[in-house]
Amino acid sequence: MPRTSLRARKHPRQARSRETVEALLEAAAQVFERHGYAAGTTNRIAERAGVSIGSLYQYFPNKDALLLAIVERHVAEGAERLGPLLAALRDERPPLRAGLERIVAAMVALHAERPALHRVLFEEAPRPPALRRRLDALATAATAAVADWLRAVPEVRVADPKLAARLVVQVTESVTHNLVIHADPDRSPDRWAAETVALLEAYLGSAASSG
Amino acid sequence: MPRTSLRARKHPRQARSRETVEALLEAAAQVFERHGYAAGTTNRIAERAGVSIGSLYQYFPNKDALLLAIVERHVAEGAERLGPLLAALRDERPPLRAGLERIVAAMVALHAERPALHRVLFEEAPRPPALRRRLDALATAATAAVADWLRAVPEVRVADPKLAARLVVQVTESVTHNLVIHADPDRSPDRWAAETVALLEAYLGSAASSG
DNA sequence: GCAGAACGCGAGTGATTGCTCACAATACTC
DNA sequence: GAGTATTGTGAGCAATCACTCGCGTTCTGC
Repeated sequence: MPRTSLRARKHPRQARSRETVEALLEAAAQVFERHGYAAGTTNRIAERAGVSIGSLYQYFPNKDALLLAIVERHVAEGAERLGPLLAALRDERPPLRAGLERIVAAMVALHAERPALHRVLFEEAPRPPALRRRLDALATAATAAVADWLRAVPEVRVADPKLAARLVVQVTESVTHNLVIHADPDRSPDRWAAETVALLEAYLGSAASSG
Repeated sequence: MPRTSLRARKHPRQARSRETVEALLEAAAQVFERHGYAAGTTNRIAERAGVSIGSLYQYFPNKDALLLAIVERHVAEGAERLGPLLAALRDERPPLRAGLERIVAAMVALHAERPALHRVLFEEAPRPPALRRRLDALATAATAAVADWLRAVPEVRVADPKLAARLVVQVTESVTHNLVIHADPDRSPDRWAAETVALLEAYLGSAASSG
């Protein structure tokens, strides 16, 4: 651990350096994707970006900063993708099955983007507290939106919408996560998605929830 | 990556060396638990075990072998714990809710054992192919047992018991995993377990499964 | 066209890591 | 208690990694 903290080092002003930073971010994503976090060395990243190692350290104070930048971008993209869905749940109040289908589809799309990178980012790499807060906020927002929607849909009969919403988010997240990362050779992703919708629909439509 | 492969180096014959190996395994578990895989250095492990670094390398050819030994032991313990459950499902054919409660309880117990170690082993550390096969075999056995049970329980009305079994295993696994590792401050583990049972019960008891 | 800022370079540094090896201590065999 | 196999030791090696620094190149404003 040669360095303790710090966020950004130098701000790219010219177009040239903005391209360098861009190349570094993409290279870092690719290298982490291919080699994992620990084996994704800064020298390798610089090399892959076609940039000197010195230039890397002009814009990122250390390896973790590079990781953080990638995750932040990844999460921002996720939030951007999820935004319309959450808005639709709030404004359109779609019926149960239709809403679930959209949630699951959005989650699958989210995970299918760059599965290997996603795995490294969310399973293997260290997560600084700042990042943790960022992710928690996103998850909380999603859960709240789903809970509101559940409360407004008449078919839903669970006793505790907030808990149910957490379960919905959690289950879709982990099922699609595993679906994408350890693909099932026997059954198509669509089949899995459909069954997940069926599972959630059965649960939410039942009154079995222990109060 | 200073070494390529190899499994075991020397077999402990005297009681003395068996104790050394034991100490090394426990020390490795503790160190990986506390520092993660990458920062869990072999020197630190040897030190914690109260053993020279040379002795470590007499019984384990490299760092990964040490990891593998730990995981294998962890998985074996898991299989041992899961065995009675699977046998009970096969022989007693408990009714839906009772069976689900036992499955979820077993899974929670399995994860609660050493959560930090579990996380490092299953999320962070590299997984050699041999290990992957071992885990797949365990999951397959569990899924098959659950599927057989589902077929025999009259309340279950899903169209595809094997797919349903996979979902059951998958959902209980991931929910309990997250439950133990990222604990929910608002709700008790029991509450989560109960709700998971409710979710699975609603799903399995419904005919909503898309054929 | 020039001064200064921004940018880019990459050999090199210090620290750390996985791991070896020459040797010493202990346990069994007779 | 001699002889041998087993076990234990730890200084140190070779490799690697994150990161620095001195210097050359390109851009911008005037």
